Amino acid sequence: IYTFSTFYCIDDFLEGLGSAASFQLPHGVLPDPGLLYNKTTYSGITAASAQTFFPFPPVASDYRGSDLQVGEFGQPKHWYPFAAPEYTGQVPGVTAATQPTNLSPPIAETREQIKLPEIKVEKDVGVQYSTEVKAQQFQTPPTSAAVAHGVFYPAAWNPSFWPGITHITPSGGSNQNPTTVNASQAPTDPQTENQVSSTRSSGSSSGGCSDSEEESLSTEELEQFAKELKHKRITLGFTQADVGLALGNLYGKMFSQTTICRFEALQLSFKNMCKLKPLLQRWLDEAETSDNPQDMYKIERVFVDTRKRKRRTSLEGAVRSALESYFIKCPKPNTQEITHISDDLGLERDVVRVWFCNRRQKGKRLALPLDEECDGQYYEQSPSPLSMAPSPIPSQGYPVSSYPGAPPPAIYMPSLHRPDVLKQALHPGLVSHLTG
DNA sequence: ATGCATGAGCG
DNA sequence: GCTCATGCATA
Repeated sequence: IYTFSTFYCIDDFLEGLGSAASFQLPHGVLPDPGLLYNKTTYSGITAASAQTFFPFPPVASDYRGSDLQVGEFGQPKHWYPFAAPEYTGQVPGVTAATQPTNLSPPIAETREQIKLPEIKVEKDVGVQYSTEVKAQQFQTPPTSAAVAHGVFYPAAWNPSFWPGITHITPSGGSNQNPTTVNASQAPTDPQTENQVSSTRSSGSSSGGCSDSEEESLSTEELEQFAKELKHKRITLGFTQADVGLALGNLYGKMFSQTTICRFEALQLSFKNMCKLKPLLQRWLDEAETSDNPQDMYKIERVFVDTRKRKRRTSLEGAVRSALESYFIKCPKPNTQEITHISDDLGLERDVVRVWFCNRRQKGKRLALPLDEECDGQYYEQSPSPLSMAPSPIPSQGYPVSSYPGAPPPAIYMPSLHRPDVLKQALHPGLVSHLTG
């Protein structure tokens, strides 16, 4: 099922090339939980069409150009220094150095309506990128004290994506008042502390969040901002990848399309959201006020990391279902249990282990659509699947509201966590009937 | 948009 | 070996 690639590229745009076969069967017995979650939806643009690629010459390792305080974003990450001129591999979809069409995102005429940016080319460029190096100047971010401007949000936004968020006004259609975005008016609940700890240095300015206005963000604020960001980004004609790269240019730490995507979709942990918000806020301010927003995209960089990376394992549907079943019964299998599962499913132990890690992580940040009979709380370490006693574990989740009538903390686990089911957690038979 | 993977930090 | 932040690779 899996193979190992020789190298991997670090950039988003060096993608889609592997073309090594990976098979994905339809989902089996149990639906992928992801399908159950509410997803943010907006119409009109497809993920693929929104991808953009730029000719980015390599960037120097001291990419951070200003003394701008961005919390821990200051330190160069070890994977950046690789300015490998050679990347191995396939570069089909990679964008050419000469991005033919609209390298500079079009500024939309109006902000009232999302104007689909001219679709940027992604795959039709057969050109190889060139490692042309351009002396790039970093723009020092103006200490913009911007405030959110009135915006209009797509109606399809679905707030219930967030655990514990129950108070949010269904953003659909109604006009929330975006003008108050930055004011943390709603003291909201004493957010499940420690989650925000690192980000908010109560009052002081030198926190991880730097100067910005973030200190204690409410979930509404984050949600609101995420919407605003997405809307404006699209309106301005930028892709998620653009934003991620721009952050690197402007503030020294770049992010992937994935991260921006997750931010917009509120799929990051609360703490993580709080951490990224100031940066994105600045970018947004910058993008909106700049006369030449494109300037933020004279980006550079094409690194290639020469380290090897295990090729992504593609689990087939039946196997996934089986794992899901195991997970339901025992979200946190111990070593022995992992071994058992891996044997049973014929997977590498590490694959299984990582799968569970990811599954748990996913579960923590995503929520079930609603209080889907969430009798079970969160899982906790179980010495044995039999002793698994569900109990809430605050962690990556969002602050749980405590107002009266608030639904239980969101969980994602399907309803099957009854102890009696656990007994067969490690029964090979279980899978056999799943896998046929 | 999301599944699997990596790596820092931690206990 | 876990959590958490993050991202490559791919659906």
